[in-house]
Amino acid sequence: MKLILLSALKYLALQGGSKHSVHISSIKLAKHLGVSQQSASRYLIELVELGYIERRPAYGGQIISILKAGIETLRKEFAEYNLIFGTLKRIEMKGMLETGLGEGGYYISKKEYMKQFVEKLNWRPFEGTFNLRLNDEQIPKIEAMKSARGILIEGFEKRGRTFGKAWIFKCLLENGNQTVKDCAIISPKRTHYRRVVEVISPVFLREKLKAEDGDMFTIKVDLGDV
Amino acid sequence: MKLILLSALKYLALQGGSKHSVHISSIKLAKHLGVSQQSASRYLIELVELGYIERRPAYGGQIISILKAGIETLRKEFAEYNLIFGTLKRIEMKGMLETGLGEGGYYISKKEYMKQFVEKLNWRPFEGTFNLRLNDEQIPKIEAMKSARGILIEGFEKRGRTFGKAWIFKCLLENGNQTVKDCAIISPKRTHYRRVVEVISPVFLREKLKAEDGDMFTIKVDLGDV
DNA sequence: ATTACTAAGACGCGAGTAG
DNA sequence: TCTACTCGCGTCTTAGTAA
Repeated sequence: MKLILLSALKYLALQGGSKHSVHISSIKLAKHLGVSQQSASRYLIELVELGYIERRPAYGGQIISILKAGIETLRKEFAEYNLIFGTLKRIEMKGMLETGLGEGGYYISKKEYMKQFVEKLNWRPFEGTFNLRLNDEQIPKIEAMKSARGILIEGFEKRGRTFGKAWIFKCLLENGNQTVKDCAIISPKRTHYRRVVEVISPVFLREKLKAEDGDMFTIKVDLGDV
Repeated sequence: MKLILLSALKYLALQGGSKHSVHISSIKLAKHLGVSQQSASRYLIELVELGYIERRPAYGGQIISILKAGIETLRKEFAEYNLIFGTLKRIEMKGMLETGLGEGGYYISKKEYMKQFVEKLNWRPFEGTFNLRLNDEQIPKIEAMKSARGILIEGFEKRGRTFGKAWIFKCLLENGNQTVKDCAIISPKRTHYRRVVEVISPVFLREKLKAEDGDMFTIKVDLGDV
């Protein structure tokens, strides 16, 4: 879809077109978009062809309604801006199970961290992480998650060594027919995204889900009320 | 600003560019936007020239940060989608005072309506409306307000005549140095926008604000938590 | 007033390529 | 590899105009 068509559609929606039909002329639309009347007219024709709007002639213009497909297009755009500005409460990501030795495993092996997990999650993590590799299209979601307030796991010092802090995010894990409720993503650092998220849970997920490397899973992250 | 530049900027933001610098190559950007590497390279140059991003070369690409102006551009876009999808809690509109005989005046002259105003607003409206004419750019805001949950004023029947329902929206009225807290917009119908909003208040606003036709005022509408 | 067709023209795109 | 220049080509735009 051409970008200018999205702009035209957005203008129609701003005039109230997403709720009721609006009376608009191609000249008015043209003026708003900064193009000629002829172009605006063409855009409306193209939007009809795409099934995004419906219209009928009217005195001094035309009556336009935005159709379902048009609303969905706008909503998709809106969802992206919500990711950018961190206004989402729930994020869904798809990833592929892989065997990995992420930093997450390091956390659950230290009792100072483990104590905090039990306190803050109300369950004791199984000693092993369930690692999901996300593809590049999920990066915006990872970014949105990382910039949200997770649960802070404090760092500590021991024998002169510093152990850094981490954040955890409560989530659900799904693979079509099964759902595991008590899960959490553990994320060592605020910055630097990685394409792998590490999931912890009170149970041995690989066994419970009969999962193998390469299987796809959906994680639904609860970001609270930001 | 060209639309494709906004798309490029949005992509950078989705990669986390609104929070920290991101490592991106023109090829990666090109692939995402569905254009050639040359075009993507040109977009980045143009975004720098516009003061929207800042960048420095890096191995295998470049490190890009989105600047304040870039964030503001994205935020403006986001605000428009918020208007479309009715996710705003507060709407600010500017309008010019005019003498008018809107339908609002009709409402405050009927005791059946007046009774409801007193009950639902906790104050008794002055018998007269303060009419502000908004320009066309404010239409999206009026639309957003009308689709929000206002306070319902029930209609009634009397001597065989039907008196329709209306909605009121609590608001503030401002003109630079003065603010009136207890105000409300009265809107006779759900559909059909009008460019004039009618404000009611317990006091005689024209007198209190020493206002004359043509003066500009800002109304801040509280839409509750939708 | 409008909408929208045709034709000519502008402007942006990508191929080729250098650094 | 990467970025980014020049230039020929094509697409989308606008002017003119009919309905």
